[in-house]
Amino acid sequence: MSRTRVPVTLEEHKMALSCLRGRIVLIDDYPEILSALVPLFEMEGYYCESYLSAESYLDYDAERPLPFPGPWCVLSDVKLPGIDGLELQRVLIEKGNPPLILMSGNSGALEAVEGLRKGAIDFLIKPFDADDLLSVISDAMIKSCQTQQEAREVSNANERYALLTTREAEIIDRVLLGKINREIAEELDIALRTVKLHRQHAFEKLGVVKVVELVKVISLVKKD
Amino acid sequence: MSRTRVPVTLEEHKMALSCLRGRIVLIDDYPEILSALVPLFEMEGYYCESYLSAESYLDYDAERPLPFPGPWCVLSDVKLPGIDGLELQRVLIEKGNPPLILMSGNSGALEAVEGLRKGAIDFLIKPFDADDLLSVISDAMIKSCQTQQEAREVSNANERYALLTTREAEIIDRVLLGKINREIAEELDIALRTVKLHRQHAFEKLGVVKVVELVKVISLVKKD
DNA sequence: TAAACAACTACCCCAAAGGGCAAGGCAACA
DNA sequence: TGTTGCCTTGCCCTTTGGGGTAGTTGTTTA
Repeated sequence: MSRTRVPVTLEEHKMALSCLRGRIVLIDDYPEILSALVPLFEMEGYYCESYLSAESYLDYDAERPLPFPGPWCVLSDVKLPGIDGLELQRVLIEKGNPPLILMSGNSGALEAVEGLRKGAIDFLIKPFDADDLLSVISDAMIKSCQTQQEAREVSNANERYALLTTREAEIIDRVLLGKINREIAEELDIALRTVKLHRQHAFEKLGVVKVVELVKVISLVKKD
Repeated sequence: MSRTRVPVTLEEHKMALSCLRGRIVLIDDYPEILSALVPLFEMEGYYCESYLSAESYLDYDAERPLPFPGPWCVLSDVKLPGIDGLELQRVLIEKGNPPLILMSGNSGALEAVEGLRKGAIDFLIKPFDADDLLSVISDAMIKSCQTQQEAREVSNANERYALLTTREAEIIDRVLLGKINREIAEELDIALRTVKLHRQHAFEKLGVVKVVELVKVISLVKKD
């Protein structure tokens, strides 16, 4: 094993650390809000991007090569010129559904209900407390981590499952129903040895050794 | 098997049918609301109780012998004299957390946010459409059925799990980690035969035959 | 004090799982 | 036409699971 030491600037190092803590996409059409919140978030160790409109964020996001790899969330005002917070929510749900925190100046109950019903983490009503905000952000980051972790596991399981041939899938489906090899052989009208072989291949492809592990992997596949 | 035919009145039969469709506990301090909604719900085949205050419902509920066995939900106004909708929500969460739908005349964004954050199914803003209301009610009943079904399964699994002796639980824990009997025997420094015996007893008590079934039962126990 | 229960063990049995080795049939593809 | 992948099988072997019978020890309870 060789460790290569890549030279980095202090700036790059700081940014890497911030990304580790989490990235906040902040959208508000009031410049004062941005200039008040960005330093707050950066002080807390987050990496924060700010936008004056949902469009400017979405445009920037569209031309980006890869999705952000660490925990992140979007904090957006509901009332925005052009695409508003609720429309933004619809777009975000399409593309990965990152944790979204909505905020609003005037108490718009209808917007709040719609936003929360569609899965927003929270709906903050201005003016709000900085500590409350940070606490909500923290929750969002935790949720983001969990979601990403789970997404990785699910896609891993799906990739492995996709490697199975039709016959192999047929056989492990029956294994999961608690059937024993002999029963499966009779059901499919094939030799016991054949069942064992498919089962063995399927286990190898799925990267499992025991039935318990099999159940866990397949439970990830069969639930999206 | 003998079927006994119990004589019932037409009224009782109708009520039984309504209970099957679902029970709605309606709370609003405006009598006009109650007299408008109760017939609507009954027309739809629900069994509907109405109250002018949260207290009167909670009092009535306290002296009742058994919780309602079928699907049900609570539909309550937020602004009530005495105990308001949000306080009622706190109480309900304590006692079984049935599906709760909140409604409000004035657009109180703060209440809406708090209610939804604490798990209310929906927050309706008056005036609302009858069809919307019925659709939400229907969702709530579905959720109630699912919750009750799951609660039954979980409590069943817990009862069975509670029957296990310490040793038996130790052994099935290790079985769930994918360990084989020989490994478990070495770990606990007991004879292989003893492991088999405990395993056998545990399987009998849990009502399972295969490892796959074991995983399902225990997943219900280990997640509350 | 006897009974019930939990935990433990040895000896012995059979069924099932797991897998190595060798090999045939069939379809797609280069 | 040869290669490759998938599905198939038989023979034979070891390990593991599951369990019957019979017995010991210690603790709790009626």
